[in-house]
Amino acid sequence: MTVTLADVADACNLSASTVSRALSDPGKVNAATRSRIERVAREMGYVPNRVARSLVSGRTDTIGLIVPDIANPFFPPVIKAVQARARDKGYTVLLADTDEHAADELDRARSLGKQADGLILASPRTSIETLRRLGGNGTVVFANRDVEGAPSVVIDEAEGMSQAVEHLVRLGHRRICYLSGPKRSWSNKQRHEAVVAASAAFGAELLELGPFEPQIQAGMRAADVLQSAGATAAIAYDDLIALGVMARLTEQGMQIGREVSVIGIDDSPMSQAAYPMLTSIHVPGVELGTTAVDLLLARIQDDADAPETDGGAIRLETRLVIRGSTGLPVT
Amino acid sequence: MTVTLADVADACNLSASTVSRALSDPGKVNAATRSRIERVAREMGYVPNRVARSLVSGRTDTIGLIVPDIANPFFPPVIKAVQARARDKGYTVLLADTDEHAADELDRARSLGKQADGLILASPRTSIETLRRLGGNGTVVFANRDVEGAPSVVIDEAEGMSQAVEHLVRLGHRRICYLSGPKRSWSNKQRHEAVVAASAAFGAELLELGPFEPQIQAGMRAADVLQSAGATAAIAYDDLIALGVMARLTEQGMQIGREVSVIGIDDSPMSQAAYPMLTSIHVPGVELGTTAVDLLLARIQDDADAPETDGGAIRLETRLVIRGSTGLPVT
DNA sequence: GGCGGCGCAGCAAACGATTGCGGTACACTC
DNA sequence: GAGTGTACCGCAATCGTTTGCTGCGCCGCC
Repeated sequence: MTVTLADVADACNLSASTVSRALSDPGKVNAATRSRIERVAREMGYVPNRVARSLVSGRTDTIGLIVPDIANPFFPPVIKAVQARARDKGYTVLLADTDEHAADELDRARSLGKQADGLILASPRTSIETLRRLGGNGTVVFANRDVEGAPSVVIDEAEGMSQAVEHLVRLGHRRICYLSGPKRSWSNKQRHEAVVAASAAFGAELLELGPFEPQIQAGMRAADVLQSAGATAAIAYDDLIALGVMARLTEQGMQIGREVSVIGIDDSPMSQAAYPMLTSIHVPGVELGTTAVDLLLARIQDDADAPETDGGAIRLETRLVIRGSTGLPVT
Repeated sequence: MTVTLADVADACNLSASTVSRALSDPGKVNAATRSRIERVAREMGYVPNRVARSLVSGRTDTIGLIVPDIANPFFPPVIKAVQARARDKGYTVLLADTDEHAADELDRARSLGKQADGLILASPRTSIETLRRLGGNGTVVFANRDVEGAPSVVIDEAEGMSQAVEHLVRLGHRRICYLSGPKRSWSNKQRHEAVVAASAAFGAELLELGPFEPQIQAGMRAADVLQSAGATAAIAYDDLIALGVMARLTEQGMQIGREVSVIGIDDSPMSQAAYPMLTSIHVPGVELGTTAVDLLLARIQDDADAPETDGGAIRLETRLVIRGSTGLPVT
């Protein structure tokens, strides 16, 4: 039913080896016979069996991508970027979602790792030891998490956060509230440190609330807590929390961008879904994805042209995108 | 480096066949030797090579999923459901995103089709002929599109739409606007027909505007058009358009749920991101995903226990979820 | 005219598992 | 004690490609 290399070879009165070479390693074969082979192969509708090829080559031309939650709007752009880049390079991607369940990460990584040439772990929640163990196992790169010794690409929260705090302070806000994300989140740690530093730098008083899950519902609960804290501005761990806060406060009759200012992080497409539109710190998700793929592929094919990771993680810059959810404090 | 069946066999002084049988087909092998084999295999850290297994079995234990746009919040839950179900059944999923680019669908399908045991095409935009051709090719099921002769699971828009229109009419709306989706979208056709039928049934005047892309930005543009149409209520092709409409109208000082009512479709998580929260027609994305997987696997393993598709597509019901974006018309 | 070399193509051994077909040994029956 | 059955296990082929090595014919050069 399915036409194999041998079939083509028979049709050409040649051996399978020759056909194989003609198709994959031109130059090793007479130009005339090669073109004849190519024609016959096309006519017969021959398509190489990837599995058989993989068996001998040891490569599957597939990479695995593990994310904590596809439904979090930060990830889709990352995933799309990974896909696109991988595709460009002739790879397909195996996707796994751990549902924010840290314990599943190792498991997923193991099973995908056996089917793929390499793995990208995006925003892994697992402990550092586990991750390092994993890194030693196969070819793994980490996105949005700095794992020493392993290739990784991370977000540099400092600049964006600094801009955010400066923006608020300039507007006249003195008390700023940070609505923190999950405790186990490495990003949250980064963002927290960044906001602490920025607040100190710009002389703002910082309150911390949380932790909150990166979900709209959690943001709504955060709004209630925020109410009683007496801050005029809040920076949320991510857009989802920020959106939840906005929705809830608006419901209670507050004017976002006037009575209270809200800043999200991620600058996901959803930050434009609400009114006023959410001021948010832009996180380069697309670059995160493409860079991770490049890093991984360089590692896999490691033809010595591996991008400079030796010094540590690649850092991607963030910046503030100002929209309507921030404004002068009204008292 | 990597331990193979033969290695385990050597260590046990047995043949590879026996080890293979012991591991995959217990009962064909003496209980004592079997447990010995299992122990040794575990100690040696043997893990079967999936590629080799695939070569002989012809199966890859992988299914492909093709969606038009991961970033559309309707899809992540579908994808998650597909993943989860597939995983339960021992399959992993290969994901591809066509960026709403119909021409890429066939291409993606072809390439994934060769690597997977079967394919799920979600909301395909391609022409029916192309799809049918594809269906004949390998094992393919369609989600959210009825392709005659091919197994498919679709959304029955009628009930939800009927509830939506009835809801609006009961509130007192007489002129309803349908903000239509992309012309090539099969869903849009379904939704359009449903809203026409429902409007007729409940005696509402129907206006049609569009087409609009399923994106927030497009929704904002839709709002402008909507303004001049003089309708008090709008039903949008999907939540994204509805959210865009709400954001824009709110910006212009209109009170959503009072001066104008808006209904979305999909009931995506984002419908709760805005205030007021979006009244939306719930589309069972999760069921769509799981059902598609079940259908596909039944087809693949076709051990005669194929779920009833012979009669046509499996239909999933929709229903209205009332939130704050709809209310009594104020004039 | 013989020999080295080169350009092409074929042989056969992998890759790592699954599986039909036997084969052996042991127990059991008559 | 011979014949039959059964329970286990091994042999070897197979899946479709890739690839190192070999072989062959032809050309050119000395």
